[in-house]
Amino acid sequence: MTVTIRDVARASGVHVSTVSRTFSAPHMVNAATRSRVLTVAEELGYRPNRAARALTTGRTHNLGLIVADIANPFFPPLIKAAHAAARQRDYHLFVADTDEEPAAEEELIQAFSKQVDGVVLCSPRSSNKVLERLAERVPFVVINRRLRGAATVLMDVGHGARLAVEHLAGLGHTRVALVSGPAGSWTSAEIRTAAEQVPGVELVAIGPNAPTERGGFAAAARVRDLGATGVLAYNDLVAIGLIEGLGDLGLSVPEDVSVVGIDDIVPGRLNRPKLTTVAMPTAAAGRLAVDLLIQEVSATTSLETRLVIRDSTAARR
Amino acid sequence: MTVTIRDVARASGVHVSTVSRTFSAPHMVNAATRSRVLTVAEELGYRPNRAARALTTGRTHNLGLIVADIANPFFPPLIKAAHAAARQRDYHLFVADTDEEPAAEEELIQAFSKQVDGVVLCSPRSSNKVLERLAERVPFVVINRRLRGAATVLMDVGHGARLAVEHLAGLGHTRVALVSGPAGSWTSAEIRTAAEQVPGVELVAIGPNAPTERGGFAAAARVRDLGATGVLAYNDLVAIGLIEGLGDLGLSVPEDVSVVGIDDIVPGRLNRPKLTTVAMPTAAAGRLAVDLLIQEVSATTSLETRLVIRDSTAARR
DNA sequence: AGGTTTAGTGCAACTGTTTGCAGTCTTGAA
DNA sequence: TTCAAGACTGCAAACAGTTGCACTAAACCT
Repeated sequence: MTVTIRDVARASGVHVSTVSRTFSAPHMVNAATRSRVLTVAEELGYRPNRAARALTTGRTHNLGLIVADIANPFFPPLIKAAHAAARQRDYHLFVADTDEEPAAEEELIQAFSKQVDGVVLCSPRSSNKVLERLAERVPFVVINRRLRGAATVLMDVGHGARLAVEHLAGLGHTRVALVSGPAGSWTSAEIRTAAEQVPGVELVAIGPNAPTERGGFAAAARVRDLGATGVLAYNDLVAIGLIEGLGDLGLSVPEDVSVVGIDDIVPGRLNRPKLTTVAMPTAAAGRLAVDLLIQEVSATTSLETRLVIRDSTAARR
Repeated sequence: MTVTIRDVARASGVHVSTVSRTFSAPHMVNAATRSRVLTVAEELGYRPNRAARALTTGRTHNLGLIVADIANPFFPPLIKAAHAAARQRDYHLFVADTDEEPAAEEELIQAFSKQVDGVVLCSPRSSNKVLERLAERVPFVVINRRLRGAATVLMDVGHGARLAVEHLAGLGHTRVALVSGPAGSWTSAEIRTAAEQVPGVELVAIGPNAPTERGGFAAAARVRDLGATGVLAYNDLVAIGLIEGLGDLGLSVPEDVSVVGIDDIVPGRLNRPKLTTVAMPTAAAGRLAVDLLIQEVSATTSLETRLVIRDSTAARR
């Protein structure tokens, strides 16, 4: 049925170990034999069985990637980049979705453990304790969370938030609202402390809010009541919802109020007005995470963010 | 290091085969032994090694999913649903991205072949010949393409297109433009033939166009020149681009022209105006595809589409 | 010429699990 | 009491590769 290393060995008159070596350690076999084996293998349509190989070597050449929600526009670019990086080094990528449930993380990592050489975890919700225990079973790298002992890649939201507020200040907005995210969010705190450091603007925080379009929509009234002319939103979805909410209240963006989002997801680029936003280097993060994993380096990296100025911000009238 | 079936056997005083059976054929082992083995396994943190299991059984409990572009908003909901369906039956999912290159499809399927029990292929671009050859190596199911011999799940775009044009007709639009997709696209042809069957509307096709926002943007001038007051776009991205293009020409949607998209991607739901569109059952397709794969049934299914009426269509003035 | 290195290959054990076959021990029936 | 039938369990051979070790032959030194 399926053609194995033994078939190739028989057909090319050498021992299986030689065939094995022509694939996994070509320099150890004579050039002539090697090419003979190779052509025979080609003819027979032989491909080494990775599972069998994994059994002896202990390396599967597979990686796992766990995110909270595949369908959240924030993740696909990250997944895509991770996949590309993996492919480039001949790794395959399992992708899994926790559906925002912390328990699923543990379950998935456990399930992956024997089947992958490592897993990249995006913004995990599990406790440090759980994660540290899990780290003993599988190597992993975490994205967007500080975790002692594990390789980490962070995106410097703080810096981006600062740039955003400075941008608003530069446009003459002295009273800016911070439409923050869910209570206890690490990112939300990060944004706030950075934003507060910009001189010359009076920052008022609104929240906690759901990190969704609805959350932003609901915050519109408060923004108006506060009389803010500039807004930094927790993320692009919130910003989009907010813009809609403001519209319903008769305020238009950017004429009456300037709003900047965070993330730079596709819908923000397509929306009208096109969203000014802090671009998160999601692709770079995905790529880097798998590179770290494959090379087994345990570093903690902080990726730069940048401000993308589009149509949702303008000078104060 | 890693705890194997032998460790569990030793620790619970039975032979490995008994341990094996308590996991893969529990009814064959005495209840008392079973529970003893189970608790020992639990204590030791044993999890069966799937790769090793695959070696003897020939079933990996892994599935592959190949799409053209993970970051295209059309796919994530499909991937998410496929993943959920797979998890539910204790399968893991490899996700791969061809980056729109047909050659990558073949390469990926080959690479997957020994490692999965089947693969689901979304709108493959490879030739029938290639696909038929590949089908001998791995079972697969195709989404959005007719392929003799392979299990297939289709989404009935034709019906959706028809509903869309009828909707426009009902709003009084008698001259509707069809902003079509790339040359040779199966979907594009499908849409056209269905749309043409609606009585009472004069249909003019514009195209071929790139299936992107830019493609739609570029088509705006022709739509205006043709004097169409209703438009059916190849997909939501095209629709969004078109709306923007029309705006630049001084035409607003839906006041001056009504436009309906196809797909129902997230950005369309968030955009202003919110897009009226033909919803493609991508989640259902993903779920169904993996179910078919796991149950090894070779059927061809056609999923219903429906029209979602939002704010980008209105009665003709 | 004799000894030593080196390149290339074969041998066989090993990876962790499944499974057909055979053996043991009960249990129930005749 | 004897036998057959079950119910469990053990044995050992797969599955498809990898790899340390041993071996042969040729090439290199002195």
